[in-house]
Amino acid sequence: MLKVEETSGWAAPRACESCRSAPCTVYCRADAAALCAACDASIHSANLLARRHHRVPLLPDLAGGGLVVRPGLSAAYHVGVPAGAGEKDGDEEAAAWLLFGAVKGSSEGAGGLSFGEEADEFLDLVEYDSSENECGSDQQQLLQETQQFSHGKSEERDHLVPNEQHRHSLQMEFDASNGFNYSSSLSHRVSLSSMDASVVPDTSIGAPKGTMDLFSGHHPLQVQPQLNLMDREARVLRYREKRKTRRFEKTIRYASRKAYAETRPRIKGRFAKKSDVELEVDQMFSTAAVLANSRFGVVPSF
DNA sequence: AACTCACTCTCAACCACAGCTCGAT
DNA sequence: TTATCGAGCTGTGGTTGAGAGTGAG
Repeated sequence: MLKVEETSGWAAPRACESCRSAPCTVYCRADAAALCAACDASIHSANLLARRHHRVPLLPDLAGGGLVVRPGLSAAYHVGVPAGAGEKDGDEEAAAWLLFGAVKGSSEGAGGLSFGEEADEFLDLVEYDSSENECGSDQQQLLQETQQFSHGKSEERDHLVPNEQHRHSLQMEFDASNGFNYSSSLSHRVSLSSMDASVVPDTSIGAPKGTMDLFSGHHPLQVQPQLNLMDREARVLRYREKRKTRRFEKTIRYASRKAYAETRPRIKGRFAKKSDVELEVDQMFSTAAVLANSRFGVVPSF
């Protein structure tokens, strides 16, 4: 099994350095502060620059009893990291997904989460949120946030970006496996979905992609562990392959057309007929001539 | 709180034409 | 069956304007 977590020497404070109450879950290098999830979302959603802050997920230090930075994940966790910035990140991200299943399986004796194609699509499209999921793979953090929800602090989540509902969907399943009832989880999901400016009915109908499996009536624990693990590995491999070939820049299929377009005459950005360009040039020269003539007078020509 | 105004930002549309595709002959 | 022709379609980039978003008054 892949080993993705190592402890580092730096130890973060246990309480959020902003609100001083909630347990911190991330460390922001730009702010040089350890923050809880709510403060992280609140502070770093303030503006574009804040959104770019480099944040590193914090893990519980089992040896020291505090929190430690999870090394190697900072780049993947960084908001706005360019696509393909490093394969290492993708490997760790994918490994975290695998680990998530393993953790889940080890704790429950089952195959873990039942993510389907929707999750794969989600992974491919939303890089930051996949990193969030990576962060959410930490069981301790799930417990922490589960405790927050159980204490009625869900309104603090209003600062979160909409796609975080995927992350909380994981937590909801985790809640369910720990004996929490579904009704409370459902109500929480509704409040999160409302951030998409649309109210989701209080049923499984209309659940967003990535959360569908949780409410489709098939309990995830019913899936065979071995099959689920292999399926997950296959999906992660497929995801990594797609990530390698993913291209965000514009692809030029015909270089000759590009070269011709670049040399083609334009009028206000639009392609122009050569005759039009000649006409335009003639008008420019004639206008200039008129101006010159008006300034210096008309010299009769014989 | 609701509204207006000014300003900034984002993105689709526009244009001509070489080259490609495909059906007709 | 193969070759040729022509109509129609595709793709290319810089600029612009419409619309959305935001903050101040």
